[in-house]
Parts: sequence; structure tokens; C-alpha cells
Amino acid sequence: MATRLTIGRAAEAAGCKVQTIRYYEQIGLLPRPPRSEGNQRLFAHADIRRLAFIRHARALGFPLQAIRDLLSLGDEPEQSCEAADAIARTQLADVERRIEYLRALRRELKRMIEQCRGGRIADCRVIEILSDNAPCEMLDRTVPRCGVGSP
Amino acid sequence: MATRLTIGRAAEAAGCKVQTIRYYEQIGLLPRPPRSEGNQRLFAHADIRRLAFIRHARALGFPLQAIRDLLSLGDEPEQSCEAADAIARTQLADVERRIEYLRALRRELKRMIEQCRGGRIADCRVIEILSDNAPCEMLDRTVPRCGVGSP
DNA sequence: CTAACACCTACAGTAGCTGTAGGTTCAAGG
DNA sequence: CCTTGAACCTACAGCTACTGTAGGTGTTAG
Repeated sequence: MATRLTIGRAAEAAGCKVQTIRYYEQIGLLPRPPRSEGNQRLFAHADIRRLAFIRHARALGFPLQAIRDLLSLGDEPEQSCEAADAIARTQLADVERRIEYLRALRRELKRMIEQCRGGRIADCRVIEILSDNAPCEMLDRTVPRCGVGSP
Repeated sequence: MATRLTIGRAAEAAGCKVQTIRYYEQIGLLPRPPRSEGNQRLFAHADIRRLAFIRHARALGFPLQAIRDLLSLGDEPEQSCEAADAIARTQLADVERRIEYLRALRRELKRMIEQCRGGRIADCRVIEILSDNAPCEMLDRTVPRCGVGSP
């Protein structure tokens, strides 16, 4: 069954926007699909799987370059998977650092909210603590290029 | 001691780039510092602390708008707690969500890595799991706008 | 005094999309 | 068969949060 999907269906199937698919094609993450008579892209199931792979990896925080690397690894199935493992471990280490750091901030925010009950915020220590390099040296220089953002 | 730092020293002290400081000034996150005879910025220690705060909050993934809000808490220490409390609670809720999200990421990444026991890419769970969208539903649609990113 | 370097402004480029403008194609209803 | 409206097309501007470059000026060590 060579059921080929239009870009809208493909986006729906992969859980992303139409423009995102065109963008991935443009930057070479997705191969250029064949076109219909009327110049519309027609995606095969392999494309959808590749797209789902990309979205899933993005959801896990992998940058596009890492995804590019993983995809090229997948194209050579006889090689050792050490490289793929290393990419995943790097990502895991990054996530763990972030969790530790966020926990520290949560403690401070909670404390601040408790302390602030009924009074002024003159003695609020959140900024003081976040201004202090000591407890977060580990994160210095590991600031994400583009932030986690608020979902 | 009114030791004032040039922008280069300030950048070194806060662990960021010179341009980043100018950028923060431009968007109003840092106050415009006084200038020397020769028009060079001179930063006080309060500026460095503010800068360090911004860098650490950024490292935690707060968008600049949230940092703006957090800074406004510290800028008006006489302000009643009620206004500040709302901002702090919003930030706390955000941090909690972010921790949950990162925990989910960590679970997935660990699972991937544990199941990858070396060998060929053809058997690599990292790539296989990423190709499979089923086990990661909770992450779908909670993808941060701009990726977690790798440093 | 001069060389090297830090600083200045202004603007272009980066990742990773997202949105818009202005036009074409397609599928369904009349 | 024709129309209508959604979905498609390209091309490009805009978003956040920086980062880099060009071309010029200030500062400081030898």
C-alpha cells in the first residue's frame, strides 16, 4: 500500500505544524518528497516515521544537530552504536544538571513565598541567592543557547 | 570602595559575553551605567549581581520576561507582598512544571541508555525508542518552544 | 610614542521554528 | 460543469536570546 500523505495529513500524523515539515525539508533533515501533478508534496510512511523520530528527539531536548547525527547513524546499521549512546548520555547529563538546579530554585521560591506571608519583601532572598555563584557553579557556561522556555 | 568595572571585567565576573551585557542594557534589563570620560561603561557591584542573577535565571530556563518580573520583585522591596506573591507563585508553578517535564525526559533517556548494551546500531535501543512515539505521549505537546538545547 | 587591545555603535546572522502575503490546486456541493 | 473554500505552494518577515562582524575610538604597557 503506497498510501502517500499530503503535508497536512503528515503534520497531523507526526504531531507538528505544516511549516515545520517544510522547514525540516529545507534544512535537509527530511528528504525532498516526490510531488503530485499539482506540485504538492506526497509523503511515504518512512517519511512520517522519520518525522516522528525528529519530533520525539526534539521533545527529549536533543538539538537538531544531535538529531542529524542520530539520523545519519541510523543510516549505517552495521556500525557500533557507541556514538548514539554518547549523544544520549550527554543529553541525560544535561537534563540531570538542570533538575538539580531547578530543585534549588524551587526551595528558594517556596521559602520566599512562606516568608513573605503578610509582610514586605525587603528580605526576599531569591535574588540574593540566584546572584550568588557558589551554589550553581556547575551550571555556569552550560547555559542553554535558547532557554527551556515556558511551555 | 567605588570600584567600577569596565564591560570586559563585568562580563568576566558574571560569566557572560560583553555583547550580552550590552544587549541586556538595550532591552532594559540592566540600567544604563554611567560612562567614563571616553564614553566607556562603568559597572558597579550591584550591576554585576543583577547580571549574575540574570545569567543564573537564564541557566534555569526562565524566559527574559519572567526574569524581568523576578527582578521587579527585588527592585521594589517596600512593595506589599500581595503583588510580589503572585509573581513568585507563578514562577514556582512554572518551576514545578519544568521539573516534572525534565523528570519525564530523564526517565526516557535512562530507559534508552540502559537498554543500549553496546553492539550494532541495528540493535540500538536509543534509535529504536526515538523512532517509537507510543511511550512518550506525555511529552507530546509539552515540548518547550525553543528546545532544551545542549550546551 | 606606538602597538596592541579593549571599548564604542550598528547591524547581520544563529537556532528552531511560526506567521503572513499572495498566489495555485483540489475536493465537495449545487 | 462550475463555484467555493480549504489546503496547498513559495518567499519572506518575525520571534527569543543571544553572538559575531565591521569600522571606528579609547586606553595602556613597553
